[in-house]
Formats: sequence, C-alpha cells, structure tokens
Amino acid sequence: MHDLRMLREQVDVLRDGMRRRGALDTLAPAIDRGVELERERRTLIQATDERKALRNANAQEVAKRKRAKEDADELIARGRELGDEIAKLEHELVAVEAALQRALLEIPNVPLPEVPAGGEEHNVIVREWGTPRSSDGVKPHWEIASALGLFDLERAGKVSGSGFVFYRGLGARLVRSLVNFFMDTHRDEHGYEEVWPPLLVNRATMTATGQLPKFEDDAYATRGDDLFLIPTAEVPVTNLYRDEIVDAVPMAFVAYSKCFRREAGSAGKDTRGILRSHEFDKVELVRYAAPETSGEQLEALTRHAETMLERLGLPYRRKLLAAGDTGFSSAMTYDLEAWAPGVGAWLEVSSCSNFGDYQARRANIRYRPAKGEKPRLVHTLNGSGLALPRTIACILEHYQNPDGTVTVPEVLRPYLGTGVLG
RNA sequence: GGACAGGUGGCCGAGUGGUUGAAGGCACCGGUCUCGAAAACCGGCGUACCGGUGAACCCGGUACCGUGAGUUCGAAUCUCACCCUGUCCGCCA
Repeated sequence: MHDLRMLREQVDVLRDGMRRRGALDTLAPAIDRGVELERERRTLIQATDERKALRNANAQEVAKRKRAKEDADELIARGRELGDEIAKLEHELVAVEAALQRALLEIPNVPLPEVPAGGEEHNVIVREWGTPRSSDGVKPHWEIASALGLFDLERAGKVSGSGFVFYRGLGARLVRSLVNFFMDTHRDEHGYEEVWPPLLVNRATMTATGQLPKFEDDAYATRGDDLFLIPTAEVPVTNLYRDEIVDAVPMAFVAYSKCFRREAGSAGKDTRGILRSHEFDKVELVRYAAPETSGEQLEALTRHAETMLERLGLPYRRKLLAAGDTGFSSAMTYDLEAWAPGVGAWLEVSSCSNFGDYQARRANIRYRPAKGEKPRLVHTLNGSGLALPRTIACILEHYQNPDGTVTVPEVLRPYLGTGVLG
C-alpha cells in the first residue's frame, strides 16, 4: 500500500510507475479519485478536529461551573449540538476514508528505476549458469516418476482430487531431503534464522501481506474459524513482526512450509505432472532491511537462491522482470528459471522480490535507525529458496540415464542415502 | 469445551466519569560531578494524523490506555460484544 502522501506530493512518480507497468490507462481513474478523496479527507479532518477542540474546551468549562455549583445547562446543550455535528462529520469521514482505502489498494507498487518498462516481452535475462541439456531422448518427469514409483498422481486424485500429489518411497524421501538440504544451507552458510511457521493464519495476517481482500478466492478458508491456509510462508513469516518496532535490521528468516493455492482460473495451464498443484512444498527466504540497503539485499537473497541450483548442478537463468510483469506489491523481481529438458522448458523455481516499504506499511513493521531516532518502515524482501515440485521435475529430467534410472546430485546423497533412483 | 483472573507508554506498574497523554519505577538520551567509570543529582524521554509557507527544528490542534460498538456535555474509568493471555478442570496428537 502506498503512503497517502504519495497522492499529495508525488502523483507524477505514481503515474510514471503505472505507465512503466503499462497500466496507466486502467489506473488513472483510481489515482485521480485518490487525489480527490485525499483532499476531502483533510478538509473533513480539519472540520472535525476544530469542533472536537471546542467540545473539549466546553466540557472543561462545564466541569469548572459544576465545581463552583453554578448552572451549566446552556453549555451542556451546546456540547450536545457539537456532539451531533461531530458525529455527522465523522460519518462522512469514515465513508471518505473507506473509499480512499479502496482506491489506494488498487494501485500497485512503483517499480524501481532499474526495472525495464513494458510487459513480459521486455523481461531481461541477466545471468545464465550451466549448460542446458539437449531434450533428445529425455522423458518428461511424470513418466520417469511413474516408472520409478516416486509419486502416485492417480491415487492422489482419489484421496484429494486433481492437482494433488502423493509422493511415495524414494520420491517422498527426495522431498524431505531437499527441504533439509535447503534449510541447512541457508541457515549454516547464509545466516538465516530457521523458523517453522503456522500454516493456518487469521484474516489480519492475510490482509497485511496483501492476499486479502482482493485475492480471497485464491485462498483456502476454513469453515467456522475465519482462518486461511497460507499460499506461501511469506505470509506468516513477514507477519512475525507485524505492528512492532524491531530491534535491528537486517533480519533474515528461512522457513519451510506447505503452500496452498486454489489456482482458480488457471485450469489447463501447466497441469501435467507436478508443475502446478493445490498443495506444494517450498522453502522461503524472508528479509527485513534498512531502506538504503534493500537493493543489495535483493542481490544477496537472489544469490542465496541461485546457490541452491548451482549446488544441485541444475542449469538456470536469472530473469529481471519488466515493470508490467512484476507482481502487484513488488518494486523489483528476479525470477529464477531452471531448465527441464524433458518438457523442454525453463521452469520458474524461484521468484525474488524487493517490496520496498509497500508491504511494511500495511503490516506496520518498523525499526529505529539509531537510539532516540524516530521509527521508520523497514523494507521487506522475499524469495523462494527453492520451490520443491519444479526443482524435483528438473532433477529427474536433467539427471535421467538411458536405462531409466536417475543419478542423484552429489549434495543430496547424504540426505537421501543413495546415489541413484531406480 | 467449562470456571475463574487479567489485558494501561520500550518494560514493570498506579489510576474516585471532569486540568490524566496518563503517578511512580526501570531502561534509554543529555548535563553536573569524576583522571575515567559507577553512584548521586538536574533535565529530557510515545505514536499517528491535521494545520501553522509541502524540508529539519519548533508551535497549535485531534486521536490513541486489547478491538469494536454504546451511554454522557465529558470515558483509561460505566454498559455490551468480540479478541488475546494466565491458572485450574475436561478432552486430546
């Protein structure tokens, strides 16, 4: 969410940001409405505060007269009048602020200057690592997995429905091994605090990170308790310090979690195998940073995610998303895509973003730059480090052997207890 | 799920419906003292919003004592609902 001051002092920055996202035409009305409502809001606040000041003075005077045993009926009547006026003005103010909030929530974050303008055709590959394996004679991961009994999509369908996976045997152990490998490395080598978050969160938490109210249909909700299944560990972990002033920045957290997504409206897209499911596993990196450092922190965080792919020996590329392809709350995003020769595609296994203070404002997370100084909003960042199903797909395809077996990447062998699947 | 108790500033902790943004203490910051430190003493010490020429400082105003409604000329203080925490009982991986 943007600061109200943006509407008053930096509308041109806002407009330029939306233009670079290619969304100025659709968002100009919301911006104009916001500017207008912000003005109305101030007028109303002035009018109410003025009357409240009068009311307070009046109430003091009543107290004084009562103590002196004098008559105060006239003042009491005056107070009643002021009260009515205040109630009326506040009623208007509530309506204006609600409308203002709605307008503000429609406006996405302003992309950083280094983000290219335009839609996804302007995304830039900024880094490449490894040599993509030729697709010749390479089977897609679902065929390999089925042949090796790593997961059972048919029975998952029976038990839960389409879009769910039942990992079995070494497949199940592979998931657990990857989680441990990622967590251990981020904790031991990259300095993240390991956390294990709740998967069910309340409405306030979902709202603070922006999943609600706009995307309520994308989340799984519980019946009777107003709790939601998290779509990513970003939600509980970013909310860890909601409404608090943290002692020191940067802070860094790594969390494994199940991620639950209804994927309403994405039927038929990437549905083969395990590329898109309603429930998947992911290790997530979350950082709170001082504003001046968030740029370099995004580089560091992205490198932490890339290191996982390098250790696994999976060829990948880093893509700087153009403004129009950058997520709603993000100011700058890198996608990491690993090569899957079996399906012949680059698969998004991580998305690393710098949100600036856009998330922190809504979640109200601040830090004190120095003792005695005023608190400032932190900058929040997060990225997958990594998402499991697609990483598994890439491993199965990249490392498959002519005899149908799959060689296990060196780093996973201590966790998995074997050097070969099959 | 049931029964009690309780939620006040960074922390602890007072608070009779009317100079209470809120006593007192701790922590913190500045100063005096000291070769230096400690102690002692003096002073300062919340957040947000509105306005005073859109910066800083400063000044005025408003709001905030778990959250939301209500009663009242006036609410931290009274009423209701909800949330959370603690203790005990029940249940349970």
